Amino acid sequence: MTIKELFPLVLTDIALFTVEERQLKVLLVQRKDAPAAGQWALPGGILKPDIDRSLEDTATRVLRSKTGVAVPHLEQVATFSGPDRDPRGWSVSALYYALLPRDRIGAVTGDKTEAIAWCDAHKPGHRCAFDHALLLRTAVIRLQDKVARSALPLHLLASQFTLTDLQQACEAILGRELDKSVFRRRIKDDPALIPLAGEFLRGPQRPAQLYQARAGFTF
Amino acid sequence: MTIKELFPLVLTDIALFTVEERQLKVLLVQRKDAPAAGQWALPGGILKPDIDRSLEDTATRVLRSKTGVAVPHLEQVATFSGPDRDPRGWSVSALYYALLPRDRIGAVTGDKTEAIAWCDAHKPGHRCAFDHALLLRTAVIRLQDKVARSALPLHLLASQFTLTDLQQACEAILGRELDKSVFRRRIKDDPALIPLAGEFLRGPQRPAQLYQARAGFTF
DNA sequence: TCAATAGTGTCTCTTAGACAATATTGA
DNA sequence: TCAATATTGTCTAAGAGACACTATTGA
Repeated sequence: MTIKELFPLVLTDIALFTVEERQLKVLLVQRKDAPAAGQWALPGGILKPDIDRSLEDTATRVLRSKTGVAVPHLEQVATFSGPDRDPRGWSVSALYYALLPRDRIGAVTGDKTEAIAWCDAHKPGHRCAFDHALLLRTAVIRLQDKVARSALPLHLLASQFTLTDLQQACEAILGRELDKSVFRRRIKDDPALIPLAGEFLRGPQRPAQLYQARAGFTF
Repeated sequence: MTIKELFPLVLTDIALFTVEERQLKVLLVQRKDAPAAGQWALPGGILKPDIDRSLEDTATRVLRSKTGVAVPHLEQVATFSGPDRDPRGWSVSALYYALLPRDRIGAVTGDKTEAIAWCDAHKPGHRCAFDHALLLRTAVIRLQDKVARSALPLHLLASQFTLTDLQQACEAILGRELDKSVFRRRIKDDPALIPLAGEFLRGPQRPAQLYQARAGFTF
């Protein structure tokens, strides 16, 4: 038996989410190399046992090399496996999702060889290579589940934000509108929300209180 | 570099749960071979790409070989990884949990070379090898989470069961008592529960209606 | 002033929790 | 009859949803 038949390929793929224009976006990369060259896929890469201390390390490293950014939140979703999902052979792929603050979208550069695109996470315009459409759906559902359970996706927001920003992020994730009153009632005693005394977002309407996430907040 | 340094070990471990004496139990095996020979651990084994069509297949195969039984429910929990968690080297371990109906506990035999034991899942008496104590805690939490969200662990019960059986299974999983009235109110319209007309469990008290799980029920 | 958005209040309905009451068996 | 467990009912409190109302700015 060849090495290929004895050892599976061990990969990590990442669904990198952000919120822009009230939409949940996910980063897709256009693959430069085989397999699936030219096709769009979630950013991903092969585990390097000599470098990585865990699969999460792999995800962090891959994300840094493909996007140039570090993310404030990274979480395992599930692991996909099988002989046919990658043309190179039997593969195991640990899927993670990551949250990118909206004010760092501009820092995402790509690695200069692969094109990148922010797509609607609920309905990406591109056909995904491999089984990445399934991976993306799974990641979205996991994220939705967490937000539906009252977790606050503060990592998606800029360092200062209004409650309306937060509500719109939740709406973008869940794909439906939320009632303002109900939303505020639910979060009003959350210790992760620190109102910034005297800091307001001004505009042609009543000023909105600015908040920041409590230090050490974890999604 | 050697093959060991280039390719991680890819494993599957399984937390096999059942309910006995109102307690949630998990199956541990006493390892016969190195590494950790003589120590107790969750049943697990190495992915065989030439045989398995997925990591779930690996779990099914390992469970069959180590216990002799097939299970009605198997579900992925999370994947653990790192260079130090297994003395053989860099390893990736996909953790699954499985539910065994109480009336099939007797069918679990072990593979004649390794001792097996049903332990309290919340507080197993044995010290676990590798990082399996963490794996077990993670699996228990996942199972609790699902039951707390009103999923009914019917796969743990015999083919016919009373609502009290079901409640006790939930209590064993959650590790706390539930209010009978609240519990029944919550499940009373669940389409998975089929009352068996005229079938009752009799004893020195009012007979209890017997139920069975709807065909095609999934946990 | 008005448009626009921030922020609050109120009513109803559903559900969870605690606990009591009733029902039906074997011994 | 009694002990034991099954099954149902009742009261209360908390929370969700819908929607109306008030507040405060820039233009």
